Amino acid sequence: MGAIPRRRLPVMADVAREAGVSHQTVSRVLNDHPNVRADTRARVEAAITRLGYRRNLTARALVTRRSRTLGVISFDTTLYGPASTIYGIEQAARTAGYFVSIVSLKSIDADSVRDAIAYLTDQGVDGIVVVAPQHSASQALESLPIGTPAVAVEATHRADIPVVRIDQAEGAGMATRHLLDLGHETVWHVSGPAGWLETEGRLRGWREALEEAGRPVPEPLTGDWSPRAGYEAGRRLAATAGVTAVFAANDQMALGVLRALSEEGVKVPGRISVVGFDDIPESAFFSPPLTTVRQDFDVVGRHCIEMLLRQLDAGPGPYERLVVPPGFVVRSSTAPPAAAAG
Amino acid sequence: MGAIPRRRLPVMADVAREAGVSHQTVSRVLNDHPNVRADTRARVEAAITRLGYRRNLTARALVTRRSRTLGVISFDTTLYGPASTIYGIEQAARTAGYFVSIVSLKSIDADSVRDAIAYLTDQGVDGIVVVAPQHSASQALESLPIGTPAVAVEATHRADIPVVRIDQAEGAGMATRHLLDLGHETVWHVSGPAGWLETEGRLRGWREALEEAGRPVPEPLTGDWSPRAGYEAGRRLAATAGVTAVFAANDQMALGVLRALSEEGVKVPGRISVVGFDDIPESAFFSPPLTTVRQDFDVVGRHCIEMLLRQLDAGPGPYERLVVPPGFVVRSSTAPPAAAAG
DNA sequence: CCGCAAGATGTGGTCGGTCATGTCTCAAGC
DNA sequence: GCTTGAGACATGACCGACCACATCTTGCGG
Repeated sequence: MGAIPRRRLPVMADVAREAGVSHQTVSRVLNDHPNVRADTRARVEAAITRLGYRRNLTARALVTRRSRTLGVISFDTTLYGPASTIYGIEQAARTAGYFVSIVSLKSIDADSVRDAIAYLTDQGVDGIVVVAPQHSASQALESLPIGTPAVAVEATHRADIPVVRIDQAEGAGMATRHLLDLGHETVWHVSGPAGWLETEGRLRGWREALEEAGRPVPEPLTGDWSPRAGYEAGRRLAATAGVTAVFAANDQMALGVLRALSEEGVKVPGRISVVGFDDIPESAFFSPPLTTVRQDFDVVGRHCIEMLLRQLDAGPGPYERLVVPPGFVVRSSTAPPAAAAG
Repeated sequence: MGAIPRRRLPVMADVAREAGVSHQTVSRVLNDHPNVRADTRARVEAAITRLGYRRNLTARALVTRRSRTLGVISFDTTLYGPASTIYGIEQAARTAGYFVSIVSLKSIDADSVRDAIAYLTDQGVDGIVVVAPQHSASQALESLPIGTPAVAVEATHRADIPVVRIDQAEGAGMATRHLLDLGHETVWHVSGPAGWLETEGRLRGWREALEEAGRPVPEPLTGDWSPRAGYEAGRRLAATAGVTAVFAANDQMALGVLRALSEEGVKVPGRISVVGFDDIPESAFFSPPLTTVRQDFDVVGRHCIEMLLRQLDAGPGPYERLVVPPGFVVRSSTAPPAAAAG
């Protein structure tokens, strides 16, 4: 009643009987041990296909204490960045023969991350990738039992957990310098929300680029990554005198800025130049096509798995910190400032 | 050597010893069986927290033959639609106490889907959700062992697998009728790639709406969901005489169309009205903000899990086919045709 | 032709839970 | 007062793999 009626699947003992050997020999064939005679191996393999046998990974996991499953913790997987990172992680993991169990967090508090970690370790994952670039998440990594193989994307307070991150400050620097090089006096910034490491990295890169060039640093406008936030920032920028260049902390907010400027009749890049961050697939088709910083999320995902697997079969290694350089894509949303600008 | 050095975690026997009871009593407390005296229960619980015991889900899965893990197969999880659906699935599953193991397919062929199914069943998932709205994927479901609890998003050829889908034809009909109601003589269509069920549903809804109104049905332009494809279609539409209304099969392609029209100096919605499909977060901030069909991916995800869990604890029920109605969002990319239009 | 090592295979224990069943206690029912 | 039965707990088998070790073959040198 209620149970699934599928008849019992064949187990190793069935294969052994069918092939006229012991279950141990079947196991040896499965794990291709060298010490099995060729004809015995063939007989076992024949029995396996005849019975349609598949080994029970649960039983295997119980005794080997390896589940061949990796846990991934992420925040808002509907955003392009996290989704792409996870995609990269999943592909790399599967190629390496690992399963991926994903937890998407709704809220960013440390409790949620702690719960997610507990949830995944209960399930018996061999290692964990945490993609949650907020301070709170980074702090919550403290609760990860020492010795648990893990990799963090962006950052962590833990000295024993390797990190893969994109050089946010460098990306922001590229964006800012690009605008300064075009001749703009300074660059305004629409930042991400507080508490995000990416927000801080981009703020820092932007600020330092301005300071290095000896330019005034305007008060940044704070957004929340959404196009709406960019839109509101855009309206305020349009109403602010002297603004000729804007660096938005992501492409979605840049889109909102473009929209607001367009509504206000401000020409881009004629009167104001705009740069984004992420290079989402849409940004090449914005009006105008967006100049932006490119992040290679795929590479990040692959490196995560690589570092995690290395920990798994070599034990905890030296603390690694891999920094992936960003790229820069020049399109049509940036130009020298209009000579006649007021 | 190489093994993780974390010392042995406490097991049920340890708890039993600590609490002075048998392991069976510990098990009873864990599964809150009624027949345990209150003070015994308290003693066991105290021992559990004192030792920091967590039950080993692998061992549990081995004997119960339930892993409390659901498998999800999807294609291109970096797209907004699949990503959102998976997000909904993951949330609903976790709420129900299930883990989610995800496989993102690179290519859509039947072999990949077959492999993914084998991969997941090997892992011992309790059920599978297949989000792969292509004919080939739908066909590959044939290879799913009969009796395996499963749910398909969009469609399947199998009569024993329930389906959750969004009413694509209805959405396309809404878009088309909206444009006709505004006074357009007919509506052009930029479709998705061949082989996708969504492409076909949207084509059908568009065509039927036109035929019902007795309007001419122009040759549809075929895209691949990308903004670039929309852009190319947009250029051709701009060069075609008599085009006043375009229905793009998704928002990204609509963005490309808008971009192309803008480059050609064609006013939207002044000379050509444009409607999209999906309602991605960006579309409200396109230039102009896009009128589009809204899909509630969250709802789809939740229903999937609900139906899957029902199968799990009630056995295969009657074949279900849940159709989620689309919504329609009117923004600024549509207007009546210009009276003076040639 | 024997001995011995390496190769091929079998036996039983183990992982950490759950399930079926057994034993014991104690109060209700006749 | 003894049966009856249910509650409270313990015991041992079992899920299906892997692992250590035992045992049986085989091949080859002496």
